[in-house]
Amino acid sequence: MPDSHYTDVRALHLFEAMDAGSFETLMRGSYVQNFPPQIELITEGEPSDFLHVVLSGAVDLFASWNGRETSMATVRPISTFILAATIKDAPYLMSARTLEKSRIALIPSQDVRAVFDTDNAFARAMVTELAHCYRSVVKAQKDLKLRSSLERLANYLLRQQARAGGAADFALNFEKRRLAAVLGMSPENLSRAFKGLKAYGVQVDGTQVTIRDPEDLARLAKPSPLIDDPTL
Amino acid sequence: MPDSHYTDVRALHLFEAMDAGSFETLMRGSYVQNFPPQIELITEGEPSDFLHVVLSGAVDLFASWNGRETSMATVRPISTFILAATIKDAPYLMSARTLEKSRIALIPSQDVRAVFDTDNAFARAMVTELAHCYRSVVKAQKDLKLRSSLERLANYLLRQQARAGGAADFALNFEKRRLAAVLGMSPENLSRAFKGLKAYGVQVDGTQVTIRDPEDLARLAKPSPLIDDPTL
DNA sequence: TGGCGGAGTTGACATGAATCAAGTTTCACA
DNA sequence: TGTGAAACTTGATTCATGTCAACTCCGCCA
Repeated sequence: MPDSHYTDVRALHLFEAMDAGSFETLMRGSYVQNFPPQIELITEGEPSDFLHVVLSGAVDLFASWNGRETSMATVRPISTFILAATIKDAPYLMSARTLEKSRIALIPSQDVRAVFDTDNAFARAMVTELAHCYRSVVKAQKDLKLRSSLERLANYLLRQQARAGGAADFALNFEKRRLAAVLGMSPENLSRAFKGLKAYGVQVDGTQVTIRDPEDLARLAKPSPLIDDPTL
Repeated sequence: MPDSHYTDVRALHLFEAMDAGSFETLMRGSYVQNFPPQIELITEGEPSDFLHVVLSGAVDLFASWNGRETSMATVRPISTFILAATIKDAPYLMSARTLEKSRIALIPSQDVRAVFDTDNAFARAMVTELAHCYRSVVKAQKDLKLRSSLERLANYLLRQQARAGGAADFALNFEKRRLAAVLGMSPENLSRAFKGLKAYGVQVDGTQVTIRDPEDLARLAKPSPLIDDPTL
């Protein structure tokens, strides 16, 4: 990994408090790579050789069984994934693929485990990171199990709007079939869901979305910080 | 907490490597309590005052939104729950209730955070525990999203059989309506699912289950270690 | 011992969402 | 600027599950 990337990675919460020597050890064996969209980065069941860090772009974590497949979570910068598998030295439970063009740091798992054993600050940062991952999955599961597809879309749009700075109109950052997968529904159903949201003042033109009356949409969406607040 | 409980708690992986003084600090403020079935221990949204440890019995983690409720995971001895909320000092994302008569240790969250800051062995143990919790939720989510209710029941029975030592017949440890909630289906549907499993050699008499031909049942259930192995 | 009540079952029906099969629009590229 | 492929939409149908209501079974105890 060229030195220019060191500072980017070092800025991540997971790495910022750790000892300089430990950090150097991790970086020596690691590298950063750019991936195009739709590349499968890891496959469930395989041993966890690398800790992955999404520096930019987005990664979809998904799982398969008996010929079926489902999206589990979306990882956005800047965070790690498969940290749990790495630290337990256990096989991946999920597969991962890039949703967009993404820049990803790969750090050998054995180095991570070695540094974890010696660097206390790193061990502590890892707790915070794992707790965050855990809570993200829980929130995603609540979104999925408690809401209908229409409600999931409504809340997704409100979250996107907030992320985009609160403007009445903003762009979807996925193509629609991808968004459907992320929201756990078929593309056909997403189409119908968008149509259903017209009644709540949502206009869609390609990837451009306009929310006429956020209050109205929120009455349907009923957003809850315990599901929708990414900082919690 | 009477001294007699100290050894039980100390035996847990999370607490076994930590400094004796730190352990003493945690135990001083904590207590063990027996709860009858169906008691709500914590409610989502509340601040995380205590780290809970299930010593015996079983606890259901569930979540609600907009009048709906869903079971998220079942916690069995010996493990903790809401560790992530405790360490982040963030509100609970899930509620918890006892499924059976349960013995639960309650450790003040602020003590846990204080000891976490000073005891390196404890911080490391916490990483393992959190990684385990994370992977448990992921497995539960896979079970739920990828399998039909019939398949979930079939796999549940095979897991129970393994837990009971592999004998052809064993007892369900829940009453059926409770089992239905755990498996994420209505009691009516569970009834139908059991009937559907007759064709695969499953006999049910009250809470007593007999699996005539595990091979046959496994052909339907298609158990996968990446979902069903509790040690992974 | 009769009858009350709760768990469990069963059948009829409603609903949400996936699937299938056409269409239609969009857009890159010749 | 035309054309083909891919993305998207739409309608019809199917499937899994939940819901509602009736009914059985069984134990308990007045």
